[in-house]
Amino acid sequence: MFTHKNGAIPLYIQIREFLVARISKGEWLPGDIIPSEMQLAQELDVSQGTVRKAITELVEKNVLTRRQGRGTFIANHDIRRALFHFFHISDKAGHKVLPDSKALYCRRKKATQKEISKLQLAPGSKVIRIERIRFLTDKPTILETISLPEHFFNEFGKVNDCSLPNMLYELYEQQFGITIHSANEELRAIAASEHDAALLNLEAGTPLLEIERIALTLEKTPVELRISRCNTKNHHYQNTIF
Amino acid sequence: MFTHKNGAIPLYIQIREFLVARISKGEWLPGDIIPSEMQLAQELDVSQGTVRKAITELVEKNVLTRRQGRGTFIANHDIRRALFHFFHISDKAGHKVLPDSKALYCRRKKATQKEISKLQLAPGSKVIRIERIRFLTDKPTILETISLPEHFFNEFGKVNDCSLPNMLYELYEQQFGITIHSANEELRAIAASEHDAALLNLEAGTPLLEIERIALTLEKTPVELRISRCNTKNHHYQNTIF
DNA sequence: AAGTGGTCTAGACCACGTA
DNA sequence: ACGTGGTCTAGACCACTTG
Repeated sequence: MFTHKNGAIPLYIQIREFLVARISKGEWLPGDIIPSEMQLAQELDVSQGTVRKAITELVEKNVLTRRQGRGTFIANHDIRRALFHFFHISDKAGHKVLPDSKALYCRRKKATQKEISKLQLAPGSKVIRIERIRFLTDKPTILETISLPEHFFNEFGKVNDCSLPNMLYELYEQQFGITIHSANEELRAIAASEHDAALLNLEAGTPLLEIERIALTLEKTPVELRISRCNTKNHHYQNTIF
Repeated sequence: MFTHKNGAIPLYIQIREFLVARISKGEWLPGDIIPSEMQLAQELDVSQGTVRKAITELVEKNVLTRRQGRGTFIANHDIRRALFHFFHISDKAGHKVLPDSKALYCRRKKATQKEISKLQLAPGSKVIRIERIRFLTDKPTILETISLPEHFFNEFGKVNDCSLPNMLYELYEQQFGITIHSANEELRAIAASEHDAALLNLEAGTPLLEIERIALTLEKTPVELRISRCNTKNHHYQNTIF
């Protein structure tokens, strides 16, 4: 099945990409178990150690999860992962608190220039646009504008249905088969608009932390644009550099 | 030398920590070559594969660097690493530009409460406090206040010597034997003070991005507190989530 | 040519979870 | 008891760098 010719791509990378392809294709869904290392080794006619190295890299990228004695599984977006990897707002003690959310708006709209460029859409495409407010310890702290390409999220947002779950990435995964694997964020300081100020209970012009996130699938396809404006009086964005 | 008893700490972790201890002790300096995998395996009476696994983890943590055909080296803070790992400001095109720096102030001072707590100092300790302004494409964009514990940086800042290099982490490494391996950052939006505004050529009250960084050694000892205030009109803080 | 890291194999034993 | 992942070994060959 696979061979390692001199100077060619290493076997374990070929196998890693083979597994990625099968995952992307949807052959296994989040939470599913994949064949054991021995089974894969026999199937692909390589040694168990080589399969192991391929899997190790996917575990490090949070694509797979190993459980000793049980097997290897497709990673899924549980609350822990969402909070640890994709939510960076902490309180003054450095603790992350799960926010409450209230959706204000959820409609299909024609994509703006910015949405088209950031989400790599065709001109004239539509997006599902959501606006919501997030509460930290019951205080309105974050305002989010979320844009989703229509063609990835069919049957969603056709009516102004504001009954959205708190953790959207779980919804994307379970309802639409879209798993967010990575994201690029750009942070800036901006002044609160009248609209922002009213919703966050502030004076217009107050400095807010703006986070512009583009969320990507395993294949690096952009599937969500999320712009968050945060009141950082009692909270901050936490980042660790290794 | 090392053994792997049932249920005990894995050999490769013992070896990894053994190497970390030798590095922390200063036995090898940044840029130095360490013994080959075979030599270490013989010295420690384990197989080469086990040494390899220990080294691999330190390479992933940017403690060591492997060069095929040459050997394994203690990582050092070249410009590339400083820019890729420890400098997160990009321009609108997403490119990182090396900033120019001009120091305004460099003195020994009694540590403030904040410095004492963030740098884990004894009450009454002194710090070397540096203020500098950084230019991106010749425009004043970032204001930095840097605090260094006196006892780690002897013979530094006794006079108001503002002739500092642009990349401070290289200086810490080469002059004081201190290597920064990781950092924690907290980001907030603040309003520019009169002082900030004058230096950055802005109106007072303009929103600025404040980055409060605590830089740590390999042993996680805090050795630098750096507060940066950035004008994010033409730049942003870039973060990638995996 | 000799030595280094990089890949790959085959096989051993252990720890863990399930049946 | 069995299968899974986790650790460890011993040895092979390759690619790259240096003398």
